[in-house]
Amino acid sequence: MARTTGSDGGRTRSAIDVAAKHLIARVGYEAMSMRQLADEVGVQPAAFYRYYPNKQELLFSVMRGHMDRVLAAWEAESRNAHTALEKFCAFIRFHIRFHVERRDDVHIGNMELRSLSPENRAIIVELRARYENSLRDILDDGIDTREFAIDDIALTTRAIIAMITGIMVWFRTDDRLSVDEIAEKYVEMGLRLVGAKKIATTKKGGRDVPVGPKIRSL
Amino acid sequence: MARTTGSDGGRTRSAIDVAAKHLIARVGYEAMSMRQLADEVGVQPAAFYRYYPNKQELLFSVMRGHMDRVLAAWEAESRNAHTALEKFCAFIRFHIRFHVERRDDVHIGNMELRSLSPENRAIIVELRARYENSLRDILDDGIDTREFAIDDIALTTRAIIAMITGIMVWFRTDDRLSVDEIAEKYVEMGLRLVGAKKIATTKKGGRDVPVGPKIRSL
DNA sequence: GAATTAATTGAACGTTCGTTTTATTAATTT
DNA sequence: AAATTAATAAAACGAACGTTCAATTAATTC
Repeated sequence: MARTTGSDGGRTRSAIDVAAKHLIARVGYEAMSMRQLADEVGVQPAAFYRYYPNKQELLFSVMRGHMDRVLAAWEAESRNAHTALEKFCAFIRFHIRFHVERRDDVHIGNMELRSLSPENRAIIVELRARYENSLRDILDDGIDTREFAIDDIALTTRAIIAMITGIMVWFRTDDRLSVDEIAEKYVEMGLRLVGAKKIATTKKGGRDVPVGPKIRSL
Repeated sequence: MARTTGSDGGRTRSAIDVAAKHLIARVGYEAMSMRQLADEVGVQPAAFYRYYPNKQELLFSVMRGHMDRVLAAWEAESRNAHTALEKFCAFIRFHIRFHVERRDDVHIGNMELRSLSPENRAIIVELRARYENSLRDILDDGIDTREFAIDDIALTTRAIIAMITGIMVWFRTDDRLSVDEIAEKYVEMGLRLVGAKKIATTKKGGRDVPVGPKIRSL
């Protein structure tokens, strides 16, 4: 046998991507064999190598693609929010909704960092830091405007990221709560963590400016 | 060659356990080969099978041992705390201190659940649930005594577990903060999440009893 | 319709995997 | 000191691994 009737490079490539995500998320990158992957796609193992030079590049492509999509989606979403408080709530809602719909990507992103080559790992780690820093920037901003009262910005950022990412470990679509309900409850918990409250402002030069000293601890 | 001078089953077994923890934590269970492990121990691959029937039982033994130690240590530690507030703070401090000193165990516990056989996985999942439920019980208790004001107990429990376990991802012993300092900051954040505050009590039948209705949301 | 390019198969490569078997020697018991 | 048990080495097992190569056929271009 050789080329099959109806074969199409584009379709095969995306079939590989889809199957790879399922397989890597389920059994792990190391445990997934190329023969397993080929079976899932319905093709011989050798066919894979027309689309990727090797197994490692497949993993990197999956993880890189996910991070690119996360960053682009948040970039777009964040434009609708203006105050730090609004941005903070928007971030939590975005993070939860976006990731709940991409469980495989999230799982791979959390579990397979160590399976990347050092060079590839550095790239993913950098992209992830960029995303997490966008939350940190919101906290910084909210402290300046007196919207938030936070003791340690770095730790609070990490705590919130861990808290909202941990959802993916237990969430099932048949949960007692919908994704939106869960998101709202986590927004509430997030607000507690950043000490958010409505604050007094005063007009100064035509703009609302917060009253009182910056609060760094509650 | 055969039995080596000075060879001792007890020492070899613990050398295997130590080396296995390092290796599995670093490269992952699937990626660790028995030859790698044997090299680390300074022995031939076949020697391993005197101590474990196979690779899977080694992984299970490592994970089971860790969970047993966690549960026993918290059991002992929790006896020093009495009110829900005290127990809550004690839990967070215990969790952070205990796990920071056992990074390899924590990493293995988080990453290698899927490498366990279904039967073994069920056992570990059950032990983990038992541990996490001890936090949930504290939150339940604190709501009854009006020490805490929590909207959703199950979600708050998960949020706190995720928050304090996430520390192991980034913590390094040369961090700007010591473990104890980090623990105190996370206690503060935990208290925000459970809405803890000093509450009014009234004497009733010789005991302090909280005043006012149970608060289920802030 | 001939030439070229795209997509795939089938077979094989050398390597490594977890594990078993057998032999051998050290330590312990009798 | 003989017999027994404990602890290992050395070699090999078949199976599976990621990957390469040559052959073959479908689709496209000229």
